[in-house]
Amino acid sequence: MLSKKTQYAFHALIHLAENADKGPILISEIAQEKSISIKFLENILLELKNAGILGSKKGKGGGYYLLKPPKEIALAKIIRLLDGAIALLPCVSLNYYERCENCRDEAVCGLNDVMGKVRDASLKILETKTLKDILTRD
Amino acid sequence: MLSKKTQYAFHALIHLAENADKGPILISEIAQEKSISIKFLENILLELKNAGILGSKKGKGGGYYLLKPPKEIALAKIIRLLDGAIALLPCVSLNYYERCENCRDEAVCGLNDVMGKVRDASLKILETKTLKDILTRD
DNA sequence: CATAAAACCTATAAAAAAGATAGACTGTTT
DNA sequence: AAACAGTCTATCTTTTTTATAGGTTTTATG
Repeated sequence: MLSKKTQYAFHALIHLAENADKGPILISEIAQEKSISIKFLENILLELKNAGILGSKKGKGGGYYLLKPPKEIALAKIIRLLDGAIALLPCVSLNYYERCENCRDEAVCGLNDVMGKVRDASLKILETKTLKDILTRD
Repeated sequence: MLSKKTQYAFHALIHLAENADKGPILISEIAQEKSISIKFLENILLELKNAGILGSKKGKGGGYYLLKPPKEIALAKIIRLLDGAIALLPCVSLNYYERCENCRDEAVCGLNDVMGKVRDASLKILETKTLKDILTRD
């Protein structure tokens, strides 16, 4: 299950994408629109900014905005940034790999094999689907 | 990411399947073999028993054993039992559905749509692959 | 230039979940 | 009767998640 943090990030990004024509958007506007605690959202947007996904402007008329078109922002990137690994086991994670503690030999562990397939199936979607694909359908 | 509980359960089930010919297996044997805290493992095996996956026998010569052949125990069942939802969002979970708090209308939410596809892709594997498929490869 | 607006930053707190342990109880075998 | 091994319930510790607080910096504008 994705954390609230990641879920909020998606909703915030959706709002930013759908209002990209209006210039920088206030944190407070997003918070209200999506029912998210404003202070919590602040941290999330900051992380997205530090990761190069969002830009911001301070002072009056300021706010946050997307640095790239929605179709260039893969969902996997957001999940990894805020939640970490997408794989179900550390020993099959591409980006957050950790050795398995409970099996003697990964090369021969059947769990490793199946969970790798699950990871691939999920990534096939999460790395090709982008912010553009999760915008509100008409 | 799967919890330790679920990971331990898989390793315990693997051990039980691979030693099914030896009659009931002691908790302590599994714990030692797989480097799992014995008391923690105790709780896990009990849950598996209460779910009808394992049988047990008390007293001397007792222990745990599989109630069904490994190929009839789907991985999804174990995950759901110990970890809950397999889906990435509550609003696309088949077994643990909860309404989405942050979107106005699920029918129109694009996130819902994509995460449903991820769920389907994962389930396609996790509901067809069984304990038999994760046994140690030769 | 003063003021207000709005993001930035760091720290902390509260709540929930995960992971682990303790000890007495029940049923079985010999 | 004694030893064995699972059963049950409760609690505890640690970690992670979620959320809040409050001061700092930057920018626009009158």
